[in-house]
Amino acid sequence: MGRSPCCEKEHTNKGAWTKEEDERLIKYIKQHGEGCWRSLPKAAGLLRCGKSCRLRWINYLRPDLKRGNFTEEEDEIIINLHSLLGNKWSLIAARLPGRTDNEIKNYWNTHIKRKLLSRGIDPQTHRPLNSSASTSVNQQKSVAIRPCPPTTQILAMQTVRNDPVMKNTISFKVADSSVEENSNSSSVLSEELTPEINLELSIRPPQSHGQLKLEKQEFKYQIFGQSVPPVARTSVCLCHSIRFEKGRSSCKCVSMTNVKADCMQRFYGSLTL
DNA sequence: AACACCGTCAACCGCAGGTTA
DNA sequence: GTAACCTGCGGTTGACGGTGT
Repeated sequence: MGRSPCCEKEHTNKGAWTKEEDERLIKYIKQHGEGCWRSLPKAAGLLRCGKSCRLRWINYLRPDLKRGNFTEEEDEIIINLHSLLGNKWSLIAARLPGRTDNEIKNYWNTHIKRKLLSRGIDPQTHRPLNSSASTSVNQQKSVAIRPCPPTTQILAMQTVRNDPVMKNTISFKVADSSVEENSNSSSVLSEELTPEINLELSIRPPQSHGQLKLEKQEFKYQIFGQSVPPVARTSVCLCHSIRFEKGRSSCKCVSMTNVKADCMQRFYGSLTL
């Protein structure tokens, strides 16, 4: 039954990391790569639990971390994403290369909250502090997230091939068809939800594979740039894979090439505040 | 100089969902 | 099928440094 305990807590160090511990961890990960946090401390000769090692690496030692103050542009991205996602720091961090969820969370609590309050905006609801109902049309457009309408459908599905960063990413644009019927002009739902940021869901194969190959059995999924575990193509359930559905049974998608609009619908619907 | 207060942020804790024996 | 473990996430804590009195 089960497995052996991950670490003996009574024999592990706690608190601030020493320079020697950092060096050991860096050296080990450079040699063996990330992952297998359970066995890492022992293998690296560290008296820490795997969880502590992972946190230290991800939040502080990783070489691709950006140091220094947040820019004004990053501030605005964080505010916009927070208005959409709430306290989903890992998703927000995925949109800010070199920043960690912990860093953004701290920055939000120490700086941005105050910044929004000074603008007269409630940092939790992103609505004006003095009135919950009398927001202007423009303000509402930028912050209010509505339930996904039942008329939502995939407007376009596109594979990016030229952009070195987004290479081999499949992007979906989702639209509310009722808007088209009523106003005679198609409206992209992501733009309706938040005009300032790109709210596209993307799916792409692992970076190491040069080309998108539909015959490959496993694909990695990304939402806002964050990877989710690879799943077999034959059993793809988009909502399940991106963790919006608990079970595969509720999904109607049968393969990656047959992603159904209702899954996209649920994805957008799940963003409702 | 000494103390109190405040802001910052690294690190810990507990939980949820997924995985494995 | 089930229990126990693993991983990642968000909330919270506490050490530390800066500033005001």
